[in-house]
Amino acid sequence: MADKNKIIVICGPTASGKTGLSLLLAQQLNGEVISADSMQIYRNLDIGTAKATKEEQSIAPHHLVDILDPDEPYNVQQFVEMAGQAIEDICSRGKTPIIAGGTGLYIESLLNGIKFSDQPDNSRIKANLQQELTENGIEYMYNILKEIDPEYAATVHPNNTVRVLRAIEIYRLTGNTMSRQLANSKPSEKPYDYLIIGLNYTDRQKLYDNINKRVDIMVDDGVLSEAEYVYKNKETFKTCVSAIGYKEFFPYFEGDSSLSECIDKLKQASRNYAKRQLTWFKRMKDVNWLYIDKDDYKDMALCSAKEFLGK
RNA sequence: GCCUCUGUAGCUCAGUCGGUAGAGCAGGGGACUGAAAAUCCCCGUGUCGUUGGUUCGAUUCCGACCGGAGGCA
Repeated sequence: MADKNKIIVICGPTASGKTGLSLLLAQQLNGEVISADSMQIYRNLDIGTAKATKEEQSIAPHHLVDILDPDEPYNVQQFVEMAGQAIEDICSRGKTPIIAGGTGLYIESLLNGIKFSDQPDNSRIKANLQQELTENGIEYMYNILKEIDPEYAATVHPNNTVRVLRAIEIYRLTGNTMSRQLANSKPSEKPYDYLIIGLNYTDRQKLYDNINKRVDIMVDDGVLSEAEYVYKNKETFKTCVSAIGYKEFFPYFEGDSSLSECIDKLKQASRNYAKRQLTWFKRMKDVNWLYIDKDDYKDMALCSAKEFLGK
């Protein structure tokens, strides 16, 4: 059996320096960057998604950035597939794949080699579920789930509309229950040999300060025009309307809030998001945490990466 | 100077017809398999502005004082 491909993963909350580190490692280790980010995939959304700039991207090839228009859907399945192909491609050219991003679900699914089977069109079923929900309420929907998949229902909170509906959707779409899918989708062996570097601050407040500062910079750089672009197309930009950095300005465009109120809201949302990301990555096993306000983290990262690659 | 309102959790405010108090937000922790930057769960003791008085008992009633807002001069 052939050796697994080696990949380096950089994860961490927003504004923790993932982009900078990915560039350094790519430069030093003959690597190419693969973005594990659900929003940087979109063209024309640059400032709000904190994408690496064109100059930064010229330092090393970047994958899964700017490959979709904002009105195109994107999901984990596509990510796992495309990232898998990119890894193959990069490795076949003798280079090192560096996965950098903050979307926990994407990274974990990739590392575990989760298999998402092809799924027929679900828009009709989704719409029906939505209607059933508004007519009967979430408790009713949860009871449906309890009947078709009591095992999974026990792990989902009845208030979590998204999960309850999705589990019913899967059943109606494929005839398979969610618990069955969970059991079948995970291969016995992980597909890659990986090193995970997690970036964080020892002092939470410093993270938050940095986030606040970065939002101010985004505003100076003109997020507002990107936000307006998303706002005007919110009906068709299904995935990226939910991006942090745009929807917070909608009340301003509606005339319901002042600009500074929206900016504060954006900072708040970004801080809350960072905390959720940390919860996710803290749970992941095998993360080598580096503290950017304490460690000489760049050298340490480079060092462990070299060791991992056997260089 | 006088009058009225107001001072309760980090913030915005409820509330206690007198038995020491609770929401939202913030903050902390957690979950996470197809829109995940989404969605959801758990966590609330704080000199109830200070100080006297009435009372078995005051954050609650009364007085004074100190902040804040407004009105009349």
